[in-house]
Amino acid sequence: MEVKGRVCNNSTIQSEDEMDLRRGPWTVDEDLALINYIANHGEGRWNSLARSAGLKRTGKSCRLRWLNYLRPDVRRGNITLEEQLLILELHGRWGNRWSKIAQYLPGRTDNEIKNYWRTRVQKHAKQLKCDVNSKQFKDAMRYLWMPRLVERIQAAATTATATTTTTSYSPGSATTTITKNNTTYNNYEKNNNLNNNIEVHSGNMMLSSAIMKSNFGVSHVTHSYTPENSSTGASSDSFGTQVSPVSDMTQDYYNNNVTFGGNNSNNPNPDYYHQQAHDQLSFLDCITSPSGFFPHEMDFQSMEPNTPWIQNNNGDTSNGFWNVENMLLFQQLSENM
DNA sequence: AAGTAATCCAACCGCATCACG
DNA sequence: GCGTGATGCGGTTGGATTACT
Repeated sequence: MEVKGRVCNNSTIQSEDEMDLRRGPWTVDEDLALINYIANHGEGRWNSLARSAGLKRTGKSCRLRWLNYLRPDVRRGNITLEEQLLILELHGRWGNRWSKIAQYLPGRTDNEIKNYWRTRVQKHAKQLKCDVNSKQFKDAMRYLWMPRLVERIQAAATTATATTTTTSYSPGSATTTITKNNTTYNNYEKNNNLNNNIEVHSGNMMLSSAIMKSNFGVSHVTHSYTPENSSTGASSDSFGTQVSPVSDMTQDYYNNNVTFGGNNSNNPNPDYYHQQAHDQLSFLDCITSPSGFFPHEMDFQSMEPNTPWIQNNNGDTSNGFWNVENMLLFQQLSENM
C-alpha cells in the first residue's frame, strides 16, 4: 500500500520524498533499514532518522514501528496470567494510562496493553451489559475475575515442574529475586542480563506473590516458565504465537549479534529498566490498592478451584468466564454491595 | 467448502507537552 | 514570551486471521 503524503495547508512545496511517504504495513526491507540505522546511529530524532535511513516513512511511523515491534526487548506472545492480573490492578489504579501501566510490564508496549484491554476486558463488560468503567464491572473484576486469576497463577505455580526459574519475595525489602541456572538476579537492575530469553517480570511476580501470600498463605513461589508453552505463559485467551516477518539478518539482530552505537550493548536504552526499578510499586502498594483489593468478607481462599462459575466446558476461564452461572454470581454480588 | 461474523493487532491520527532557538 | 519541530500518549481504524454457520 502506498499513499501519497498530504499537502500541508500552508502550501509550502514538499520535497519529493515527503510527497512519496509510505503508509500501511512495514516490509521486511523497511524493518531492516530501520534496524540497521538504529544499530549504527542510535534512536531519536525520528524525522531526520527516517530521511537518513532512506525510509519513506514519517518519523512518527518509524518511532512507533521501533518501539512497538522492532525493539529487541519487545516481548511477543500471550499476555500471561500474571500480566493480566497486573493490568487489571493497575488499570483500576490509573485508568487508561497505558504507557504508565506498560512501565510495569517489561517488554509489553502500551499499544499491546491497550489492545488487550479493549479486546478482552471490554468484551467481558459487553457480555455483562455494563460499562467497563462502571462500579458494577469494576467490582466484578475485583471480586470475581482477579481472585480467579490469582487462583490460576497459584495452581500453575504449584503444578509446575522442570523449574528453571524461581521467584521469591521478601516482604520487608519489597525485593523480588529471580534465579536462573543458579544465577540470582534482583529486581529489574539485572534483567538485561537475562539475554531476552527469560521473561520473568519481578513487577508481576511481586504483585502475584504478594497476593498469594496474603490470600493463600504462600510465601515462596516456585514458578516454571516457558513463554510460549507453559501453564502460565499460555493465556487462556486464545491467540496464537506470532511469527515476526524477519529475515536472517534480523534474526541476528534478535540474537544480539548486532551492536548498538558500537558499545556492544544489547539494549539500546540501558536506562529502560532502571526507570522501571525506580518507579517500582512497593509491596504495600500492591496489596493495598486504593479500591481495597481483597476485602476480608470475600473468602476466596475457601473457594473451590473448580467451582462451576470458574470454568466453562473447555476449562477455559477467560473467554468463557461470563457464563450463566457467573452472571448469577455477578448479580448476587451486585445486589449485596 | 464457502460465506459470514467476530476477533486481533499493527498502524495511523489528533492532540498535548516538551525542548530549543 | 513566542514559534516551531520533536516526541509521547490515548483513541480509532482497517486489514488479516480465526471461528462459526
